[in-house]
Amino acid sequence: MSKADRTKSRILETAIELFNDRGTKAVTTNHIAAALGISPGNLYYHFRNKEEIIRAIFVQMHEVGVSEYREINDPRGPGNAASMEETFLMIQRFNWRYRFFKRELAALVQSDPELKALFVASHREHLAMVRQAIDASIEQGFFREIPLHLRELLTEQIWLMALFWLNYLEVGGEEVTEATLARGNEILRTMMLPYLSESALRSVMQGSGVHTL
Amino acid sequence: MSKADRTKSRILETAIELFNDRGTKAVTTNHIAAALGISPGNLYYHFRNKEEIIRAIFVQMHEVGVSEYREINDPRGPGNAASMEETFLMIQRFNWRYRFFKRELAALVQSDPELKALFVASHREHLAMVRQAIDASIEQGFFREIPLHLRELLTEQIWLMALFWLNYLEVGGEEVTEATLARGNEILRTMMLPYLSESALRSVMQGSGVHTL
DNA sequence: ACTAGTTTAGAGTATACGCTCTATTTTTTT
DNA sequence: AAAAAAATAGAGCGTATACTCTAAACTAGT
Repeated sequence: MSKADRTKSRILETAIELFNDRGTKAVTTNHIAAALGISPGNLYYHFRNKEEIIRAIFVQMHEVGVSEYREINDPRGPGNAASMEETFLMIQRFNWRYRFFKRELAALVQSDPELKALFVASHREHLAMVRQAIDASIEQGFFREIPLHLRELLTEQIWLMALFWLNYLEVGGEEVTEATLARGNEILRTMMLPYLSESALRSVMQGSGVHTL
Repeated sequence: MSKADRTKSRILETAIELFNDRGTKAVTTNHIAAALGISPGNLYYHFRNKEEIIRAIFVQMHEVGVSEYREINDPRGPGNAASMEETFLMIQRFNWRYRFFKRELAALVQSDPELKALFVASHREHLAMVRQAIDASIEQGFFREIPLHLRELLTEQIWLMALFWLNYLEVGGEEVTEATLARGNEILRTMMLPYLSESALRSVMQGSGVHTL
């Protein structure tokens, strides 16, 4: 790792913290430089402007996210309750670490077309992952058979939930804690419950506190 | 309506348009004044700053929203599929008219505690409305009996969906059209489907293109 | 050790932002 | 019609912002 790379990642790290605390609007490049103890000139040597920093943070988030997803779902493969919930919690961890990003998501992609393109691509990938997880679940007899159209709706339902749960908590005046994250997980289970197969229903029942219909 | 009130509402109207187009960050009080053809001094005579304008817009949105909700649900009462979907569409209309607000929601409430208090109160009211609609649906035999805890989860599931659907479309690179709004509606139906009573299932089946489980 | 390339410092600049202040016009009250 | 109050104009000001530029320091290859 070269010196430049080290400085670059220190800038990103500091920027993430400041953005999370105060929002991208309130944080200027000069603030980031000052918080890091480097000069504005130095910062501008590495990043042409604030937008570029934000884009770099997004790319980082996406890359790490995809690789963590693979780690969780590769060994056992997707398509069981455990890996789905683990994935959901992983996403929430990301949403927390990069919370400024989801918080300002719509505004950010509006004002930066380049970022928008990046995000839309990632968004589609995520949808594909959910879709794949559902299909695998059906194949493994964890879910029942579901008509294609309904499967599509379920995919979006689940992804929207994963994408905005933290946001929902924040704007509703709730803190992000173990408990509130668990509630999100519960809602996710509730969404999937109607689609569980007979056998899955039986095995899930005796485990966690899922409520029956 | 006094002259001041007229000017005030013209300011709000112009602000909404500009905010929707360019985002609150890019729009300054001077821009609003210029777009309206009044002086900055005049604008500041009516509103102390941009935050106050945003708060006023929110209050307007909330008040009109509540009264429209009453109009839809008062005559027949909540608790049937038609009024629920009509309410959902109404909310989406609001989300569109004030789209800058939902777009920047989390960031706005973060940087303005006063606005946050207003929003949280409204948020709770909305949740209560959904809760009430569900209870009424059960009472009228449209929904089956549902345990309290599950009812709570369903409430949040529905409200989160209504709150963020437009946002979801926007960040996903989809335009807001009749078709995409209808898709949101479909997802809403999918969420409620598992909870319909036998009789409701029968009557719903033959109507719209709802997919059976 | 020399040198070319890379990285950093920090002063500096043009611009725009949010906002104020006073003077003037318009409206309302008596 | 005169006086008081409300509404508006517009110049202007302090500050912060995003960003640049040059010179200095450091690093790496030979």
